Amino acid sequence: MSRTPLEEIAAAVRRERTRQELSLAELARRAGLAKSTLSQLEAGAGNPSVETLWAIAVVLDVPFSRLVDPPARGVRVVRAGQGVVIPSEHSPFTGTLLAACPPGARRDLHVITAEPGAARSAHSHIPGTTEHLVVTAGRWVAGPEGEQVELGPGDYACFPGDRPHSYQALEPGTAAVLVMEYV
Amino acid sequence: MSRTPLEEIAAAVRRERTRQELSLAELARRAGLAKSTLSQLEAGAGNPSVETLWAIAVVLDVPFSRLVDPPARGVRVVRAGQGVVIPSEHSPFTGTLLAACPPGARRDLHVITAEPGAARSAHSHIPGTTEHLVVTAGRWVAGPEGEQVELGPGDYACFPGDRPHSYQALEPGTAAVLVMEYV
DNA sequence: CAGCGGCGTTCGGCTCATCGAACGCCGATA
DNA sequence: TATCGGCGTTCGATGAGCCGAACGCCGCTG
Repeated sequence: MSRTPLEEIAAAVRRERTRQELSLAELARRAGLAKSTLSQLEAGAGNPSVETLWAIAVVLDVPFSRLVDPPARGVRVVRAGQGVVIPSEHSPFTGTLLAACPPGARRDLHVITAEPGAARSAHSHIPGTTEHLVVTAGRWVAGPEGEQVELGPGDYACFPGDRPHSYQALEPGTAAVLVMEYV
Repeated sequence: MSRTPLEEIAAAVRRERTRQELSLAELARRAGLAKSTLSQLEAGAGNPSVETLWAIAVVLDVPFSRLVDPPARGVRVVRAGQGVVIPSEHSPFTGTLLAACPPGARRDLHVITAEPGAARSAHSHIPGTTEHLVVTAGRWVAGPEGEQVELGPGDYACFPGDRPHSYQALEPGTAAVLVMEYV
Protein backbone atom coordinates (compact mmCIF):
# COMPACT_ATOMS: atom_id res chain seq x y z
CA MET A 1 0.00 0.00 0.00
CA SER A 2 2.68 2.48 -1.01
CA ARG A 3 0.73 4.67 -3.40
CA THR A 4 1.40 8.38 -3.38
CA PRO A 5 -1.24 10.72 -1.99
CA LEU A 6 -2.16 11.78 -5.49
CA GLU A 7 -2.67 8.18 -6.56
CA GLU A 8 -4.95 7.65 -3.56
CA ILE A 9 -6.93 10.74 -4.43
CA ALA A 10 -7.18 9.80 -8.09
CA ALA A 11 -8.53 6.36 -7.19
CA ALA A 12 -10.99 7.80 -4.68
CA VAL A 13 -12.36 10.37 -7.08
CA ARG A 14 -12.75 7.83 -9.88
CA ARG A 15 -14.37 5.34 -7.49
CA GLU A 16 -16.88 7.82 -6.11
CA ARG A 17 -17.66 9.33 -9.50
CA THR A 18 -18.39 5.97 -11.08
CA ARG A 19 -20.37 4.91 -8.01
CA GLN A 20 -22.63 7.89 -8.63
CA GLU A 21 -22.72 7.12 -12.37
CA LEU A 22 -21.39 10.51 -13.40
CA SER A 23 -19.27 10.90 -16.51
CA LEU A 24 -15.96 12.70 -16.21
CA ALA A 25 -17.41 15.49 -18.34
CA GLU A 26 -20.50 15.87 -16.15
CA LEU A 27 -18.59 15.91 -12.89
CA ALA A 28 -16.24 18.52 -14.31
CA ARG A 29 -19.17 20.62 -15.52
CA ARG A 30 -20.90 20.50 -12.14
CA ALA A 31 -17.70 21.25 -10.25
CA GLY A 32 -16.94 24.19 -12.54
CA LEU A 33 -13.66 22.61 -13.64
CA ALA A 34 -12.19 21.96 -17.05
CA LYS A 35 -12.56 18.38 -18.25
CA SER A 36 -8.84 18.29 -18.83
CA THR A 37 -8.20 19.16 -15.19
CA LEU A 38 -10.32 16.28 -13.97
CA SER A 39 -8.85 13.95 -16.56
CA GLN A 40 -5.33 14.74 -15.38
CA LEU A 41 -6.33 14.37 -11.76
CA GLU A 42 -7.97 10.98 -12.26
CA ALA A 43 -4.89 9.87 -14.15
CA GLY A 44 -2.82 10.75 -11.08
CA ALA A 45 -0.96 13.41 -13.03
CA GLY A 46 0.02 16.81 -11.64
CA ASN A 47 -0.61 18.26 -8.22
CA PRO A 48 -4.14 19.57 -7.73
CA SER A 49 -5.00 22.46 -5.49
CA VAL A 50 -7.31 22.53 -2.48
CA GLU A 51 -9.94 24.44 -4.42
CA THR A 52 -10.00 21.84 -7.16
CA LEU A 53 -10.43 18.98 -4.72
CA TRP A 54 -12.98 20.91 -2.70
CA ALA A 55 -15.11 21.63 -5.73
CA ILE A 56 -15.13 17.92 -6.53
CA ALA A 57 -15.93 16.88 -2.98
CA VAL A 58 -18.90 19.26 -2.90
CA VAL A 59 -20.41 17.85 -6.10
CA LEU A 60 -19.78 14.26 -5.03
CA ASP A 61 -21.28 15.22 -1.63
CA VAL A 62 -18.57 13.49 0.35
CA PRO A 63 -16.46 14.91 3.17
CA PHE A 64 -13.24 16.29 1.76
CA SER A 65 -11.29 13.90 3.94
CA ARG A 66 -12.92 10.91 2.34
CA LEU A 67 -11.09 11.66 -0.88
CA VAL A 68 -7.75 11.22 0.81
CA ASP A 69 -8.12 8.19 3.12
CA PRO A 70 -8.54 4.50 2.18
CA PRO A 71 -10.46 1.64 3.99
CA ALA A 72 -9.81 -1.79 5.68
CA ARG A 73 -11.27 -5.28 5.21
CA GLY A 74 -12.49 -8.64 6.68
CA VAL A 75 -14.35 -9.83 9.81
CA ARG A 76 -12.47 -9.39 13.06
CA VAL A 77 -13.68 -10.74 16.46
CA VAL A 78 -12.46 -9.99 19.97
CA ARG A 79 -14.10 -12.23 22.55
CA ALA A 80 -15.20 -11.04 25.97
CA GLY A 81 -12.16 -10.75 28.22
CA GLN A 82 -9.63 -11.08 25.39
CA GLY A 83 -9.07 -7.49 24.42
CA VAL A 84 -6.00 -5.50 25.44
CA VAL A 85 -6.63 -4.49 29.06
CA ILE A 86 -5.63 -0.99 30.13
CA PRO A 87 -5.61 -0.83 33.94
CA SER A 88 -5.91 2.37 35.95
CA GLU A 89 -3.50 2.79 38.87
CA HIS A 90 -5.58 5.03 41.08
CA SER A 91 -9.18 3.90 40.65
CA PRO A 92 -11.31 0.74 40.45
CA PHE A 93 -11.59 1.18 36.69
CA THR A 94 -10.63 -1.07 33.78
CA GLY A 95 -10.55 -0.23 30.09
CA THR A 96 -10.40 -2.84 27.34
CA LEU A 97 -9.26 -1.69 23.92
CA LEU A 98 -11.27 -3.35 21.14
CA ALA A 99 -10.33 -1.40 18.06
CA ALA A 100 -7.33 0.90 18.09
CA CYS A 101 -6.92 3.76 15.68
CA PRO A 102 -5.47 2.35 12.44
CA PRO A 103 -3.59 4.69 10.10
CA GLY A 104 -5.99 7.15 8.56
CA ALA A 105 -8.83 6.40 10.99
CA ARG A 106 -9.72 8.63 13.87
CA ARG A 107 -11.22 6.67 16.76
CA ASP A 108 -10.51 4.12 19.45
CA LEU A 109 -13.24 1.79 20.66
CA HIS A 110 -13.19 0.53 24.29
CA VAL A 111 -15.31 -1.33 26.80
CA ILE A 112 -14.84 0.17 30.26
CA THR A 113 -15.88 -1.22 33.64
CA ALA A 114 -15.60 0.15 37.17
CA GLU A 115 -16.48 -0.40 40.82
CA PRO A 116 -17.60 2.35 43.20
CA GLY A 117 -14.68 4.30 44.63
CA ALA A 118 -12.24 6.92 43.48
CA ALA A 119 -13.08 8.60 40.20
CA ARG A 120 -10.90 7.89 37.20
CA SER A 121 -9.50 11.28 36.26
CA ALA A 122 -8.26 11.53 32.70
CA HIS A 123 -5.84 14.23 31.61
CA SER A 124 -6.72 16.20 28.50
CA HIS A 125 -6.33 14.33 25.25
CA ILE A 126 -5.13 15.89 22.04
CA PRO A 127 -7.15 18.90 20.88
CA GLY A 128 -10.31 17.99 19.05
CA THR A 129 -10.90 14.72 20.92
CA THR A 130 -14.54 13.83 21.62
CA GLU A 131 -15.60 11.02 23.98
CA HIS A 132 -18.83 9.08 23.36
CA LEU A 133 -20.12 6.98 26.25
CA VAL A 134 -22.94 4.43 26.01
CA VAL A 135 -23.84 3.00 29.44
CA THR A 136 -24.42 -0.73 29.38
CA ALA A 137 -24.70 -1.52 33.10
CA GLY A 138 -24.81 0.26 36.46
CA ARG A 139 -24.53 4.02 36.91
CA TRP A 140 -21.73 6.45 35.98
CA VAL A 141 -20.92 10.02 36.85
CA ALA A 142 -18.85 11.19 33.92
CA GLY A 143 -17.84 14.26 31.91
CA PRO A 144 -15.52 17.26 31.91
CA GLU A 145 -14.53 18.64 35.34
CA GLY A 146 -17.41 20.71 36.67
CA GLU A 147 -19.83 19.38 34.07
CA GLN A 148 -20.20 15.73 35.09
CA VAL A 149 -23.57 14.09 34.49
CA GLU A 150 -25.10 10.99 36.03
CA LEU A 151 -25.94 8.26 33.54
CA GLY A 152 -27.79 4.94 33.75
CA PRO A 153 -28.23 1.88 31.49
CA GLY A 154 -28.97 2.85 27.90
CA ASP A 155 -28.03 6.49 28.47
CA TYR A 156 -25.59 8.14 26.11
CA ALA A 157 -23.35 11.18 26.51
CA CYS A 158 -20.66 12.79 24.45
CA PHE A 159 -18.27 15.58 25.53
CA PRO A 160 -14.88 17.06 24.68
CA GLY A 161 -12.03 14.82 25.79
CA ASP A 162 -9.40 17.49 25.33
CA ARG A 163 -10.08 18.99 28.76
CA PRO A 164 -9.66 17.31 32.17
CA HIS A 165 -12.53 14.86 32.66
CA SER A 166 -13.43 11.86 34.83
CA TYR A 167 -15.40 8.64 35.16
CA GLN A 168 -16.81 7.27 38.43
CA ALA A 169 -19.03 4.26 39.16
CA LEU A 170 -21.97 4.52 41.55
CA GLU A 171 -22.76 0.81 41.56
CA PRO A 172 -20.80 -2.44 41.44
CA GLY A 173 -20.24 -3.89 37.94
CA THR A 174 -20.79 -0.60 36.17
CA ALA A 175 -19.90 -0.80 32.45
CA ALA A 176 -20.00 1.21 29.24
CA VAL A 177 -18.82 1.32 25.65
CA LEU A 178 -16.47 4.23 25.08
CA VAL A 179 -15.67 5.64 21.65
CA MET A 180 -12.82 8.14 21.63
CA GLU A 181 -12.91 10.13 18.47
CA TYR A 182 -10.06 12.28 17.23
CA VAL A 183 -10.87 15.10 14.87
CA MET B 1 -19.22 28.22 10.95
CA SER B 2 -19.00 29.49 7.38
CA ARG B 3 -15.24 29.60 6.90
CA THR B 4 -13.84 28.62 3.55
CA PRO B 5 -11.90 25.37 3.25
CA LEU B 6 -8.67 27.30 3.08
CA GLU B 7 -9.49 29.17 6.28
CA GLU B 8 -10.19 25.85 7.98
CA ILE B 9 -6.90 24.43 6.78
CA ALA B 10 -4.98 27.53 7.81
CA ALA B 11 -6.41 27.37 11.31
CA ALA B 12 -5.75 23.64 11.60
CA VAL B 13 -2.13 23.93 10.48
CA ARG B 14 -1.45 26.84 12.83
CA ARG B 15 -3.17 25.03 15.70
CA GLU B 16 -1.24 21.80 15.24
CA ARG B 17 2.08 23.55 14.61
CA THR B 18 1.81 25.60 17.79
CA ARG B 19 0.60 22.57 19.73
CA GLN B 20 3.87 20.87 18.77
CA GLU B 21 5.83 24.06 19.56
CA LEU B 22 7.34 24.34 16.10
CA SER B 23 8.14 27.70 14.57
CA LEU B 24 6.83 28.49 11.11
CA ALA B 25 10.41 28.46 9.86
CA GLU B 26 11.17 25.05 11.38
CA LEU B 27 8.00 23.42 10.07
CA ALA B 28 8.75 24.81 6.62
CA ARG B 29 12.32 23.53 6.79
CA ARG B 30 11.24 20.03 7.82
CA ALA B 31 8.50 19.91 5.21
CA GLY B 32 10.88 21.05 2.49
CA LEU B 33 8.76 24.13 1.79
CA ALA B 34 9.65 27.77 1.52
CA LYS B 35 8.83 29.81 4.64
CA SER B 36 6.88 32.17 2.45
CA THR B 37 4.67 29.31 1.24
CA LEU B 38 3.79 28.30 4.76
CA SER B 39 3.31 31.90 5.82
CA GLN B 40 0.83 32.48 3.01
CA LEU B 41 -0.96 29.23 3.78
CA GLU B 42 -1.34 30.02 7.48
CA ALA B 43 -2.62 33.45 6.53
CA GLY B 44 -5.34 31.76 4.48
CA ALA B 45 -3.96 33.27 1.30
CA GLY B 46 -3.68 31.44 -2.01
CA ASN B 47 -4.69 27.90 -2.86
CA PRO B 48 -2.18 25.27 -1.75
CA SER B 49 -1.59 22.06 -3.63
CA VAL B 50 -1.97 18.50 -2.40
CA GLU B 51 1.80 18.06 -2.24
CA THR B 52 2.19 21.10 -0.04
CA LEU B 53 -0.47 19.96 2.41
CA TRP B 54 0.82 16.42 2.37
CA ALA B 55 4.35 17.50 3.20
CA ILE B 56 2.99 19.44 6.17
CA ALA B 57 0.78 16.59 7.37
CA VAL B 58 3.74 14.20 7.30
CA VAL B 59 5.92 16.48 9.43
CA LEU B 60 3.10 17.21 11.87
CA ASP B 61 2.41 13.45 11.91
CA VAL B 62 -1.32 13.85 11.59
CA PRO B 63 -3.66 12.19 9.09
CA PHE B 64 -4.04 14.40 6.06
CA SER B 65 -7.76 14.54 6.69
CA ARG B 66 -7.25 16.06 10.11
CA LEU B 67 -6.02 19.23 8.46
CA VAL B 68 -9.31 19.75 6.69
CA ASP B 69 -12.03 18.89 9.25
CA PRO B 70 -13.03 20.85 12.36
CA PRO B 71 -14.38 19.63 15.78
CA ALA B 72 -17.55 20.05 17.92
CA ARG B 73 -18.12 21.07 21.54
CA GLY B 74 -20.06 20.70 24.84
CA VAL B 75 -21.69 17.84 26.81
CA ARG B 76 -24.60 16.16 25.09
CA VAL B 77 -26.82 13.52 26.74
CA VAL B 78 -29.43 11.20 25.22
CA ARG B 79 -31.33 9.31 27.89
CA ALA B 80 -32.34 5.66 27.53
CA GLY B 81 -35.35 5.40 25.24
CA GLN B 82 -35.08 8.96 23.95
CA GLY B 83 -32.90 8.56 20.89
CA VAL B 84 -34.27 8.57 17.35
CA VAL B 85 -35.74 5.09 16.83
CA ILE B 86 -35.20 3.41 13.48
CA PRO B 87 -37.59 0.45 13.17
CA SER B 88 -37.05 -2.50 10.86
CA GLU B 89 -40.07 -3.63 8.84
CA HIS B 90 -39.23 -7.28 8.41
CA SER B 91 -37.54 -8.37 11.62
CA PRO B 92 -37.85 -8.05 15.42
CA PHE B 93 -35.02 -5.51 15.43
CA THR B 94 -34.83 -1.91 16.62
CA GLY B 95 -32.05 0.59 16.11
CA THR B 96 -31.68 3.78 18.11
CA LEU B 97 -29.50 6.50 16.66
CA LEU B 98 -27.44 8.24 19.35
CA ALA B 99 -24.95 10.29 17.40
CA ALA B 100 -25.48 10.88 13.71
CA CYS B 101 -22.68 11.76 11.39
CA PRO B 102 -22.17 15.54 11.62
CA PRO B 103 -20.56 17.34 8.70
CA GLY B 104 -16.93 16.31 8.43
CA ALA B 105 -17.25 13.33 10.77
CA ARG B 106 -17.36 9.77 9.60
CA ARG B 107 -19.41 7.59 11.94
CA ASP B 108 -22.89 6.93 13.28
CA LEU B 109 -23.36 5.54 16.78
CA HIS B 110 -26.39 3.33 17.54
CA VAL B 111 -27.82 1.09 20.21
CA ILE B 112 -29.55 -1.89 18.62
CA THR B 113 -31.89 -4.43 20.19
CA ALA B 114 -33.63 -7.51 18.81
CA GLU B 115 -35.77 -10.49 19.65
CA PRO B 116 -35.29 -13.97 18.18
CA GLY B 117 -36.86 -14.34 14.74
CA ALA B 118 -36.11 -13.26 11.21
CA ALA B 119 -32.62 -11.89 10.63
CA ARG B 120 -32.25 -8.21 9.89
CA SER B 121 -30.67 -8.14 6.46
CA ALA B 122 -28.92 -4.91 5.61
CA HIS B 123 -28.19 -3.92 2.03
CA SER B 124 -24.64 -2.81 1.24
CA HIS B 125 -23.72 0.59 2.56
CA ILE B 126 -21.52 3.03 0.73
CA PRO B 127 -18.07 1.70 -0.17
CA GLY B 128 -15.59 1.83 2.64
CA THR B 129 -18.16 1.41 5.44
CA THR B 130 -17.03 -0.65 8.45
CA GLU B 131 -19.41 -1.88 11.17
CA HIS B 132 -18.23 -2.29 14.77
CA LEU B 133 -20.49 -4.31 17.06
CA VAL B 134 -20.08 -4.54 20.86
CA VAL B 135 -22.55 -7.04 22.38
CA THR B 136 -24.12 -5.81 25.59
CA ALA B 137 -26.79 -8.46 26.20
CA GLY B 138 -28.01 -11.75 24.77
CA ARG B 139 -26.50 -13.45 21.70
CA TRP B 140 -26.20 -12.29 18.12
CA VAL B 141 -25.36 -13.93 14.84
CA ALA B 142 -24.00 -11.12 12.72
CA GLY B 143 -21.68 -10.33 9.82
CA PRO B 144 -21.41 -10.32 6.04
CA GLU B 145 -23.49 -12.97 4.22
CA GLY B 146 -21.70 -16.28 4.45
CA GLU B 147 -19.33 -15.02 7.15
CA GLN B 148 -21.66 -14.51 10.10
CA VAL B 149 -20.26 -15.16 13.57
CA GLU B 150 -22.01 -15.85 16.85
CA LEU B 151 -21.33 -13.33 19.59
CA GLY B 152 -22.15 -13.11 23.30
CA PRO B 153 -22.03 -10.40 26.00
CA GLY B 154 -18.77 -8.46 25.90
CA ASP B 155 -17.79 -9.85 22.49
CA TYR B 156 -16.76 -7.47 19.77
CA ALA B 157 -16.69 -7.84 15.99
CA CYS B 158 -16.01 -5.55 13.09
CA PHE B 159 -16.60 -6.24 9.40
CA PRO B 160 -17.17 -4.44 6.11
CA GLY B 161 -20.64 -2.92 5.87
CA ASP B 162 -20.42 -2.29 2.16
CA ARG B 163 -21.48 -5.85 1.32
CA PRO B 164 -24.82 -7.52 2.18
CA HIS B 165 -24.79 -8.40 5.88
CA SER B 166 -27.26 -9.29 8.64
CA TYR B 167 -28.05 -9.27 12.36
CA GLN B 168 -30.10 -11.93 14.17
CA ALA B 169 -30.91 -12.42 17.86
CA LEU B 170 -30.67 -15.83 19.47
CA GLU B 171 -32.18 -14.79 22.79
CA PRO B 172 -34.86 -12.39 24.00
CA GLY B 173 -33.66 -8.88 24.88
CA THR B 174 -30.50 -9.13 22.80
CA ALA B 175 -28.66 -5.77 22.54
CA ALA B 176 -25.48 -4.19 21.24
CA VAL B 177 -23.74 -0.91 20.55
CA LEU B 178 -23.15 -0.43 16.82
CA VAL B 179 -20.64 2.02 15.40
CA MET B 180 -20.93 2.48 11.65
CA GLU B 181 -17.80 4.05 10.33
CA TYR B 182 -17.49 5.59 6.90
CA VAL B 183 -14.05 5.84 5.44
C1' DC C 1 26.50 49.14 22.61
C1' DA C 2 27.06 46.02 17.93
C1' DG C 3 26.65 41.65 15.87
C1' DC C 4 24.41 37.39 15.21
C1' DG C 5 20.81 34.08 14.40
C1' DG C 6 16.20 33.19 14.28
C1' DC C 7 11.69 34.80 13.50
C1' DG C 8 7.53 35.86 10.12
C1' DT C 9 6.22 38.76 6.13
C1' DT C 10 6.65 40.64 1.56
C1' DC C 11 8.49 40.69 -3.07
C1' DG C 12 9.56 39.35 -7.93
C1' DG C 13 10.64 35.45 -11.04
C1' DC C 14 9.98 30.71 -12.57
C1' DT C 15 7.29 26.62 -13.12
C1' DC C 16 3.25 24.15 -13.55
C1' DA C 17 -1.96 23.73 -12.60
C1' DT C 18 -5.92 25.00 -14.97
C1' DC C 19 -8.13 26.82 -18.63
C1' DG C 20 -10.48 26.38 -23.41
C1' DA C 21 -9.94 24.29 -27.75
C1' DA C 22 -8.93 20.58 -30.69
C1' DC C 23 -8.91 15.84 -31.43
C1' DG C 24 -10.38 10.99 -32.16
C1' DC C 25 -13.66 7.69 -30.66
C1' DC C 26 -18.26 5.94 -29.75
C1' DG C 27 -23.26 5.30 -29.95
C1' DA C 28 -27.67 6.93 -31.55
C1' DT C 29 -30.53 8.81 -35.11
C1' DA C 30 -32.31 10.20 -39.64
C1' DT D 1 -24.47 5.84 -45.08
C1' DA D 2 -23.53 10.79 -42.76
C1' DT D 3 -24.40 13.67 -38.94
C1' DC D 4 -24.73 14.84 -34.25
C1' DG D 5 -23.71 14.97 -29.39
C1' DG D 6 -21.27 13.11 -25.83
C1' DC D 7 -17.23 10.98 -24.26
C1' DG D 8 -12.08 11.27 -22.41
C1' DT D 9 -7.39 12.74 -23.76
C1' DT D 10 -3.95 15.91 -25.38
C1' DC D 11 -2.24 20.45 -26.40
C1' DG D 12 -0.62 25.31 -25.82
C1' DA D 13 -1.45 29.74 -23.35
C1' DT D 14 -2.29 32.16 -19.07
C1' DG D 15 -2.22 33.09 -14.26
C1' DA D 16 -1.04 31.92 -9.71
C1' DG D 17 1.47 28.76 -6.37
C1' DC D 18 5.93 28.19 -4.73
C1' DC D 19 10.52 29.34 -4.78
C1' DG D 20 14.64 32.07 -2.82
C1' DA D 21 15.96 36.50 -1.38
C1' DA D 22 15.32 40.66 1.06
C1' DC D 23 13.45 42.95 4.84
C1' DG D 24 12.41 44.47 9.61
C1' DC D 25 11.88 42.79 14.16
C1' DC D 26 13.28 40.34 18.26
C1' DG D 27 16.21 38.21 21.80
C1' DC D 28 20.68 36.74 23.08
C1' DT D 29 25.65 37.18 23.59
C1' DG D 30 30.23 39.29 23.88
